[in-house]
Amino acid sequence: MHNSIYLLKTNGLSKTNGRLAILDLFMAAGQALAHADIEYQLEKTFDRVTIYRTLQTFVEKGILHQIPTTDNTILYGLCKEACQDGHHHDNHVHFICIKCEKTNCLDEVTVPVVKLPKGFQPVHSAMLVKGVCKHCRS
Amino acid sequence: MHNSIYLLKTNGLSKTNGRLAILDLFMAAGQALAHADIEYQLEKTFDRVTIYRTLQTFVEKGILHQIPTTDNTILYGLCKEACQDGHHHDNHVHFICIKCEKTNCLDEVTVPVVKLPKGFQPVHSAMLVKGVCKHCRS
DNA sequence: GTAACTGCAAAATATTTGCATCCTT
DNA sequence: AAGGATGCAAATATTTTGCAGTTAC
Repeated sequence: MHNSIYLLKTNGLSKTNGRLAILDLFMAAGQALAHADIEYQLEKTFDRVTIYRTLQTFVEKGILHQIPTTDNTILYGLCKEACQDGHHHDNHVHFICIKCEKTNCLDEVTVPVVKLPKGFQPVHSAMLVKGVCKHCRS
Repeated sequence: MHNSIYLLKTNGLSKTNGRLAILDLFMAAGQALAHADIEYQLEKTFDRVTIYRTLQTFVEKGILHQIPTTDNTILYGLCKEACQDGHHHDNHVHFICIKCEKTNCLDEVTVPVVKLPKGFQPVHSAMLVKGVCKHCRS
């Protein structure tokens, strides 16, 4: 896994405290985070607007990918090395635990290809699985 | 397909103009709608708050199901007959057209079962496919 | 030094809640 | 008549935009 500074440099982004703090949060969390989570964890260290803009920049650069949700928030997950400039390789399954409420990227589980009705041409697929994660089964 | 009045009655909901109008919109649309779409199409006939409350009620009763998105809105799709009280049978694939921006329920395409890592116990799955729909291929 | 980034203020948007009134059964 | 549904007002929360000051390189 690349470190934060390397990630910023290779994406032509300047190294700022805000960006480093946000990247470090994601690396430490090991799970998907929403804007609100980040704002909460950074405790006013950075402006809310900066967080919005940073997340947007990271998505554009392919450092983060967006994970669909049904509760009008956007979740962000750290992309693996293969991602770059808009062309995301986030075709893995996302797992949402109904107990701890955490969302994890199951990097090793690829989204299966489904057969679509005649005329529908797929470009990208996403898959969400809800259930109980391995940490909550005890 | 059941009609609006029947749907309300079997779910123990009183028959009101607002609910009928919203249900009819969904039946006529044949695609997923967001709160904003509904508000726009009903042109101030009903209060925005009523629309919020109606959508929530319909989801609870299993008349509508929520479709995850990556743009902090919630899309709602009409459930098929099998749905009832919270226990949704919306395990079909959702298709989002990148040209016309419409989201359709592909009722005939079932979400495939994926093999999860040890310890993860699935309860429900959702799948989203982005691409070009059959109406936009000409 | 220059371009990029940030914070603040403010605007625009979206969502929730309480309450009085009206409608459905 | 009674309970549920609606509309309105207001409180909250969320997101976007502009601009001036600051920082990274």
